[in-house]
Amino acid sequence: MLLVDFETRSPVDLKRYGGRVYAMDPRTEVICCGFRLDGLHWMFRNPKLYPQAAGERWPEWVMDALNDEHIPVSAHNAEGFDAPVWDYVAANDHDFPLLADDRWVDSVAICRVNGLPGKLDDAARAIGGMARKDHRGAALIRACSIPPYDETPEKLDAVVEYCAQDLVVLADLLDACRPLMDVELRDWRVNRAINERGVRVDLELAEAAVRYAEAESAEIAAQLNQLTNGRITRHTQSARIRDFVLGHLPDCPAMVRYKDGVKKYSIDKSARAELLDDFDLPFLVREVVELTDDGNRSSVAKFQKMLDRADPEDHRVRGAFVYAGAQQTLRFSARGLQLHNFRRDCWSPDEVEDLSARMYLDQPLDSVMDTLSKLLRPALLPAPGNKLIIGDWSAIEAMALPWLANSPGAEGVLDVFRAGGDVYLRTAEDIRIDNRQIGKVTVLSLGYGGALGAFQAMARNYGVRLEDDVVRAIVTRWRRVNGWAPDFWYALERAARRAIARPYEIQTAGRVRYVYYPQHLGGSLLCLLPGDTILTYPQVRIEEVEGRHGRAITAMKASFTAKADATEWPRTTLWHGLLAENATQGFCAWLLREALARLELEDGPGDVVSDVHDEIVLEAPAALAYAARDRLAEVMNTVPAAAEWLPLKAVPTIQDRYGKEG
DNA sequence: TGCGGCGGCGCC
DNA sequence: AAAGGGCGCCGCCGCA
Repeated sequence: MLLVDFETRSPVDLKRYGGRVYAMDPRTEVICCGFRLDGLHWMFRNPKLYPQAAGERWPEWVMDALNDEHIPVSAHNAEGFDAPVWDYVAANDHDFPLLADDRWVDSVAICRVNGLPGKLDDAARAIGGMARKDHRGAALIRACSIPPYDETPEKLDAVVEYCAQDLVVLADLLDACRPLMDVELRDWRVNRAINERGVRVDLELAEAAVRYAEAESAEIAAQLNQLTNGRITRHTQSARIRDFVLGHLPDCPAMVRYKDGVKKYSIDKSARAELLDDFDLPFLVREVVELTDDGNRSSVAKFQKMLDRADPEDHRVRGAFVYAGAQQTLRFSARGLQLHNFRRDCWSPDEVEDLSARMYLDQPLDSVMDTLSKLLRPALLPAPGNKLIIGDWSAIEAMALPWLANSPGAEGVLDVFRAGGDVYLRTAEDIRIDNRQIGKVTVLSLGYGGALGAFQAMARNYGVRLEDDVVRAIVTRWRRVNGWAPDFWYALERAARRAIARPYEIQTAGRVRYVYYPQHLGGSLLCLLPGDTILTYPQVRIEEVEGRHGRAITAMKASFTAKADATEWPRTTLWHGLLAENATQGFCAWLLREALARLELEDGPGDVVSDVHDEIVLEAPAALAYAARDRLAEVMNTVPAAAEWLPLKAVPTIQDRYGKEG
């Protein structure tokens, strides 16, 4: 692979606007670009900044590599940074040769499928000796890349050195990783195509929402300020609000939280709900808590993000999806505009037209922040003349878990799905509680080894309140009726332990397999799932863990960041519930990738514009909307060969805006 | 002023 | 048979 790394400068805020907007801005310039291949190294330097580089010829090995279509070109965050910089800046300003899109491979994707952190520094720290972070590097880049530019020759030479050093680090990192499998490269490209297409946002609505939110936020701040004599000046000051409430209600039980065995106080959503439920709550406290609650409902930042990230020409936000962003499951994650966590409860398209009309006329709104946050989803919409087609798989994880367990008891659950039954209702019957909502919370919270705590946490989100004793009884009954689930959890953990004890030998639990490679990334446990998915747990060990009986399996926790003075990367315990969950979500993520690949690579009406774990959104011209809907249904209801007998079900619908129905 | 830690939010 | 976990982003706050 030819490794590439750009250093650039621009007045555009890269973090805020993203690499694509950054690269397309005419003020963005290349400082230098490093190339590396098999130990050979060369640095392109912008002659405007490095006069001595004027007229310098490109080495033959670089030109040969660039002209050889069989040699992939890799950069760390190629998709989000180096590829757009190459296309929009370097090709124009410095005659860099045009590179076909399919030449790029992003080394971030390679890190992530290897279970490593995405950031270059972090990945290197995690697998290396945890050398301390070099803050001078970051400071140097800041000095030279953000106006006013430092242009001293010493600094510019230091940038070149820094760039070259990064390529050495990247080369070492890639040597330690396994490369992408063909199917992973395919899926990375599919995701890149979806990112390039983007999803359209209602910019006019977003602008109005930001305007209303700012006014409301200021109003809430003024009231808080007055009520508390200046002790609280914004609804976001959670520490000050917490202390204010504690001042009136010492040791308030609703606010008590335990973290790592340490008692703490919180003023989070559920604490506020419990406080407001108390009829005797002092009036002043009630006022403050209500104002905080109102303010926190907003998702103003997301509307601002839409304004920041959308292309002003076609109003589309691009580059929002991160391939294998979740290292432990290889699910997609999101960046910039967080499309994966928009509030579900939202207005219908008709209500949106009504509300937006009022907002454009500056008319007042009821419960402003709540109203605005319910406008978030519908702020995604198709281009004029198009429709959105939305499909989601119903209860896919509740189905995938028993399918992976592959036992007679688990088949019984799958038969409920096959018969078109409602697994939540069925579960409510099983635990002898006549309430579908409770059945749903049970299925969602207990499938991965969770018990009382997991149930109550989930119950809070669904407005279900039960006494602890009742929940304990539900847990016992559910586990007894669904004995296949505990059996599967413990089989997974036994298989993982066996695998670690016997390197290179594949161990099986249900449809899940584990194998341990002692030489790979400090000893890696691989989880092999149906359909060629490989989950990697690097630096796996069996060791004593605080607060736990016996020795447990532990591994690197890629999604955490090590503290500055840490001597080892943070770790996680691979207990049976986590193994079950990772396998299930990893398997479901594969089903999604297969569907996306079909939709993207096969001919047919409708283009993918968004996906959220169990949901796919297409955009299609109105005249083709029905055909696109049928196509989406066909793709989502056709099970890949490696998942035979899995009763997947989706009923896509046609919408004028993004919404909760799907 | 920039950072890192932490609390908080929301979804699957 | 104890234990929800998977994400990303925002804002505050203390520190350097």
